[in-house]
Amino acid sequence: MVLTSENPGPRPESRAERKEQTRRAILDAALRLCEGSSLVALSLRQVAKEVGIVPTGFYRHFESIEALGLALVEESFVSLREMLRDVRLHDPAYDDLIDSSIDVLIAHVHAQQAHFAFIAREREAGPPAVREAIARSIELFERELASDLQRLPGTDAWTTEDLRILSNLFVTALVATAVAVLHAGEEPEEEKRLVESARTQLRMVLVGALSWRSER
Amino acid sequence: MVLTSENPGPRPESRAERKEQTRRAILDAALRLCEGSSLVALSLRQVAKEVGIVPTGFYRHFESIEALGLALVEESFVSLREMLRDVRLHDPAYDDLIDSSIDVLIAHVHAQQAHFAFIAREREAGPPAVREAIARSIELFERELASDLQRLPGTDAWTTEDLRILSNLFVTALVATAVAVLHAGEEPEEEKRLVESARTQLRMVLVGALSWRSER
DNA sequence: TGTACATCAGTGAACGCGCGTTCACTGATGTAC
DNA sequence: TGTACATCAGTGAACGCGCGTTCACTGATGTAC
Repeated sequence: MVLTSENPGPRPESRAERKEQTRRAILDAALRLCEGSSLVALSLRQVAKEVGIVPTGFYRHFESIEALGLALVEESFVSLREMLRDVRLHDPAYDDLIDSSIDVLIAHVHAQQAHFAFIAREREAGPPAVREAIARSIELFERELASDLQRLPGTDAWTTEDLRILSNLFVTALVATAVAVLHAGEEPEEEKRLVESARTQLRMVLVGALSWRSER
Repeated sequence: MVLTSENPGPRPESRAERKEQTRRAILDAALRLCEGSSLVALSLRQVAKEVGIVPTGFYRHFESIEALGLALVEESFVSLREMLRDVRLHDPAYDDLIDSSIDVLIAHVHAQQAHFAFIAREREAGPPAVREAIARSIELFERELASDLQRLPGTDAWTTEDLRILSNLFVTALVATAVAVLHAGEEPEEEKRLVESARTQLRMVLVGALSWRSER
């Protein structure tokens, strides 16, 4: 964002647009820099240096690293909610509900690597306010999934609590898979193994949930 | 560990014993101080101050905070393996295998709060060497559980891979429960809800795994 | 048992460095007339 | 359209502070004789 006399550039954008670009650059730099450690170990000066502004320039955009973290939680869950919408759009035949859900998950993990890694890390290690924001958002996400599960054949008579319990298990298993895929990095055969494993696990859960519940 | 002329004390211990006490105090101080953030945000000086030694004294016991972290991983998994042994000792009738496993888990979570929280946090947010050590230990733990699962009636014909997949799902669900119990803190009715939820989830999984596998 | 020497857990001064935050500033962009 | 003024993203110096690490040290404990 720095423009010197040697680099005047055309700069057709408005002041507001350029401010937004810097803000975006700060968010991206923070995501990049705290991979491999955590937000709690990230300094304002590191971020400013990465973006190419002077440390005090940071304050024009965020009050603190923690506030920046809350913004990252916000946008991470926007992208997760888009994922849930994509799953619904597929509206698959009952049989390949699981397959298509996992496909959507994997595609999103690849497209939003940094966001997934950020949430997985900071939900346990982030500053308190960030942890709380993530906990709230995950709970919301589980509730949303629970109401989707209600539309499955066989769950009609379930209590809200049972739907929440099943939804929680799905989310737990899918988050674990997403994290494992992230760690697998550029190893396609390892990723294939993980996807196959997730498929098996979700089938076990679904079969078990439907038959176990109907026995009661 | 500091003894001044005002506090000479009896000190019947040997030099080696007192060194071990200081080492223990450093490990405990580190566990305490990095709750609420992470090892990557913990400084050697904070630890030394908490223990009551001068910063340079730290080096008599550990080469770095990372080395301290590896020692904490080590002892955390010793206590986890004890937990697995306790589950086996119960050697319960098939019916309450799940109940007794969850009871043992909850008891261990309460007894080893700091260790559980440490592992949950640092597996994603710790220094690279610490993350790798945790990943290896969890894999080992899953393998151990898989070989226990093999003794269940109904899993005789399973492949090693299927046992690993089931074991992985159990561990994932149990870790999630342990973390949730930690976050519940001193709210007994919330904890009860979590335990009930874990019970339901494990039953779903077990029922599903057995019937799903037999269909193939 | 007594003495002389070795070991080593913990000390304390010192270093250069990156940190968050303050403050007064600059100069391009935006706006009112 | 041109001018005078307001806004505000980014600057740069300065501050006191906690950081990891070095080094030479102290003095109680341990050991060899």
